[in-house]
Amino acid sequence: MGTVSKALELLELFTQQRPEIGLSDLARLSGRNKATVFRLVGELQAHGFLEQAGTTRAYRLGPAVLRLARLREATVPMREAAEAVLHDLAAETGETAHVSLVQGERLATLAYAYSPAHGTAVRMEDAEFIPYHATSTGHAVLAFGPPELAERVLSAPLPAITEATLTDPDAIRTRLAQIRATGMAEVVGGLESDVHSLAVPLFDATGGCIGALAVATPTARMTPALRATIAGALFCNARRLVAGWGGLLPDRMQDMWSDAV
Amino acid sequence: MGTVSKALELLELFTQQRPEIGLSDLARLSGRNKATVFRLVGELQAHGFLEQAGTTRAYRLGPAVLRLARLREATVPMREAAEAVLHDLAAETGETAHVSLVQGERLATLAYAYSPAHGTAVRMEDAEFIPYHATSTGHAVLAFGPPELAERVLSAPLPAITEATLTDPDAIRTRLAQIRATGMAEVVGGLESDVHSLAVPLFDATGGCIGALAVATPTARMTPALRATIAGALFCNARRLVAGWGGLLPDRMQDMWSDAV
DNA sequence: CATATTGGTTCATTATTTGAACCGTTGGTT
DNA sequence: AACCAACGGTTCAAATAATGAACCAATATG
Repeated sequence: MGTVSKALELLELFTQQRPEIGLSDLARLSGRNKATVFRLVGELQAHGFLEQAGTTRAYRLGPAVLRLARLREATVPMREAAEAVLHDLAAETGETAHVSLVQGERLATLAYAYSPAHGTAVRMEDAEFIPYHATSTGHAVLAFGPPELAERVLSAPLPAITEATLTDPDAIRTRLAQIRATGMAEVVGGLESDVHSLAVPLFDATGGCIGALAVATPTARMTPALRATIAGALFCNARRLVAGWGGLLPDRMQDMWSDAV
Repeated sequence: MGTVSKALELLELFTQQRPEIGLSDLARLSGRNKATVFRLVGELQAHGFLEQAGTTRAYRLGPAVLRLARLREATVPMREAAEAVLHDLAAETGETAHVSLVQGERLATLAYAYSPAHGTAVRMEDAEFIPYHATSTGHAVLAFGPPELAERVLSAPLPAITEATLTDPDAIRTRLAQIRATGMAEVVGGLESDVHSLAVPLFDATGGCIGALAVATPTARMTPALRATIAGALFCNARRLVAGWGGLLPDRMQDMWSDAV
């Protein structure tokens, strides 16, 4: 593995629950030598990607990421477009909607929207990575992304996050085949036991799958009628979003998504 | 120089004017071997920091930076706080206000705000780096930041961006001494020939200078009265911003900023 | 149609990264 | 107050990864 990847992996250790990490923890979490980590964080810090939090000596993300994000969004306003679509999707379905994108080998949430329709809603964790095998989003991406990705993911250990999590690679492969046929993924309680989620794949300008659009519902609220509403809204809004991004919807999706109920 | 720095430097080559860069250009711009750059961008791409733009093979910033930026802003909402203060500062002065932060050896704009008071205003380039020697922001940081930083910057070549740019290190050193005495930096036409800018330093929780708050005015509009208004507004809002960030205003600043006109 | 440039690849040479051991400090416990 | 463990940070020989000139094939360009 290249040195750059090791440094970038350090950045991925920071989460909302763990926004500041000391040197030793950083070494433990990354499984690397303290001296190595020290040198890496030194370089990251020198470029503003990390900084030493105010008074303590722990590290946290630095302002450089803000600059890059603004630049990215100024030139490729994917997030902005996604937010508009998500707002509508949440309104149409009365449930929580979100978009997640493939980032290297991982899957990260780009944006989400809540609906004011109910007192309860599925809550999203901001800026977290999502496991491929336990979510409808992940299944949609595995089904329509490059087969190598699916194979790599399914050949790695698949932890059981809830009792309902699918952990058998072959069971998931069967599911993926179904998803390829229907154009939509569905997972009930795979990541959170009381969440029912539906997802459809999203595509870039080359027709490659780059992420998924999803709606998450409390299981208790799911009915056949709501499911049909969500499916229709997903198909419609995925079309909009892909078009808004300048993406190319593969022909097969055109067909599958046309007979929306 | 470490490999990580080389990779991070590649990210710094992307600007609003040049949002997509091909492999060969990337090699030329960074002054590195094409094979080296190829490997570096490969790693950056694998983690979502770069992506190959839609249909061409050129590279652009990837979605990973969005995730990190959200995380940073969720845990350290410096930008949000800065925007609130900038809004007021622009309103009070009728001019363009901005905050820039030190990022490693460079200085980058965090946020800015325009005033609707006039038909003309100094326009800010989004997410650009700022030269230390040609701006009031830069002078403020050099004056109150670590002396080593000032020495490193002043010992490097200082390009004349306009005719008014100070390029003599000793002339700038003299200026810095004045700024340390008055608590405010002033540069007329150093970066853009018709821009007059005033800046005050900003401090973190350890009392270290981490950036500057500035107001930029078209030279034609500057008067002694406006200058006094801006100075007062800068002192007041810098206090607010430093406090909002949980920073520690050094005693000497307390004194200098108290006799605001 | 010839030519130049592009993104990408190879591999022996070279320079950087690595990790165990080691500081001096800090913070908590007895 | 004495102790101890854990902290951030540093050192240096050994191990490993980075490097760059040359080389493809595939597009552009004149």
